[in-house]
Amino acid sequence: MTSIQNQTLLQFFQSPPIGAIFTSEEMEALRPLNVAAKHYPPHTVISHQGDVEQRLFIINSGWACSYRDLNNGDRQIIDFPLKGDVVGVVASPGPSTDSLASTTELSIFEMSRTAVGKAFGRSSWLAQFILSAVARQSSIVIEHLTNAGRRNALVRTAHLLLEMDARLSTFGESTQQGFDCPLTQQELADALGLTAIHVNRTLRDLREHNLVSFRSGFVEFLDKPRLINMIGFDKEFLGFRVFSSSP
Amino acid sequence: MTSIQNQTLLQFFQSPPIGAIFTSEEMEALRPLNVAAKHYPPHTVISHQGDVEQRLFIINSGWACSYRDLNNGDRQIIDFPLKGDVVGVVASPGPSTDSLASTTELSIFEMSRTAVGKAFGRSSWLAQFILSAVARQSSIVIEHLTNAGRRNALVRTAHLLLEMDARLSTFGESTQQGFDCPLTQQELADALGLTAIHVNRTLRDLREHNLVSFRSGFVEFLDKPRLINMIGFDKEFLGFRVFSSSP
DNA sequence: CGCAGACTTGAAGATTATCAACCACCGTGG
DNA sequence: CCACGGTGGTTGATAATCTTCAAGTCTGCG
Repeated sequence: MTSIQNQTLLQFFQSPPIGAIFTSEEMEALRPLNVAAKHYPPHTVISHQGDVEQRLFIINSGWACSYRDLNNGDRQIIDFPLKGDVVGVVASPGPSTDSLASTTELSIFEMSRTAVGKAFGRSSWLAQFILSAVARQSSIVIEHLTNAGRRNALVRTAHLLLEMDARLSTFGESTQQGFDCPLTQQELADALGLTAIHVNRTLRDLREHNLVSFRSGFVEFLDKPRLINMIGFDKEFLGFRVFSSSP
Repeated sequence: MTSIQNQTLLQFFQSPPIGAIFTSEEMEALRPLNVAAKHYPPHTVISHQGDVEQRLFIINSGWACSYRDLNNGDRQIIDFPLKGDVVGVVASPGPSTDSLASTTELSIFEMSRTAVGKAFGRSSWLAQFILSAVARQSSIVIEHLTNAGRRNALVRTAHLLLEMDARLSTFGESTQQGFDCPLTQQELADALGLTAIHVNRTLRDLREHNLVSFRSGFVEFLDKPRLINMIGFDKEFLGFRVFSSSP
């Protein structure tokens, strides 16, 4: 997509809208972690549950997918990490409990956990930065849990679409009308805890009520204010993004 | 319960089985965060969603409950934090998105986020320790999401009971037969994304199948190996606890 | 004793899953 | 160029799961 930009982590953190908010001291703290972006084709497994090797990922561009496979063949998609998202922080030594795969063509930065740990020693700002990022991801997962546990199919689906919209808009990847969405109905289903068939019917409902339309890879909001109001969407849980506000 | 022990955070981290695994250097890193335990009666709100003041909590004893209120009156319980669990790390400045309440009589350590941030500067070990703890909590929430999204009522309920058992056993709060559980069926329901009524029927099923029995505040495992095998429980997601293994 | 909160049960209804087709699109190879 | 296969999307009929409503029981405690 964006071809020759952001080949390294430092370049990524210098590019707008991120760059403007970091001091030169903070940029310096990031230097020891600097690494080149790695590219993956669509639908490639990057880190598999059970792996003991510990890596930290930051998405450069594209859509990723973190998920957990169940032993009956089902799977639960935890999140679709997007540009700027931090993934793969794992508790203590031990195998990671979920997998990471690319959904689209994906460009990401990969760091070893030990390198990150060492960098903490040189900059407590960095430690707080990472912690903050992890806490935000956690907040997103909590929202997904709330979705699966206490909202019906219609509200749940609309909620996820609005969430992706809000997250994409940070980097201008969503316009007034909507956004490009590379997900299949099956992937949506695995994220929402529904059947692909039921997702299909639910999307039709949303379309027929003139709220959102998801067809041929594009999510189009037909009446966003009404949709937001109707399902009670509050993007508070996404936080005031580190990337989009002062300290 | 345990009356005069662990009055301060440092005492908590020195007591077994935690104490044995920390070096004196690490204990020193914790010193600036030292604080006295605060006590709350059952069913008291400690931190409310929307609060801007940022605190970090570590459970000393008792059962807590972190949850999210929805605008239709429903609520989703995120987790029941137990002894040693770290709660309340919030992404970036901004109102917290979930609430914390006591379930039983509760004793906890409360630290301001800024104090923790400052302590990061003095010890990168502490930063990694907190990060590790947060990642573990995140892993637990991911398991709850998997539960709500892709498992039926029976498996889901059994899964939660086995999880609480595994977590309690770290501190010897669960025996071979089972553990004391202060939760109501409504609380279980709000955690599992079910109705209290359905939880009731599900518990009866589990009892009648001679798997687990939850009556009058005690969870009794009638055939734990069979239960674990039947629902495919794997406690991997709880990680090799920082408290219970060497680095 | 009587009340309040939690637990229990039955019957009926809503939501979501399953099964079984069928369609539409797209890249491939003959 | 067109037949072919594969993937993803769509629809209908039926079944399972879970919720709702309504009513009762049990228990601890003032």
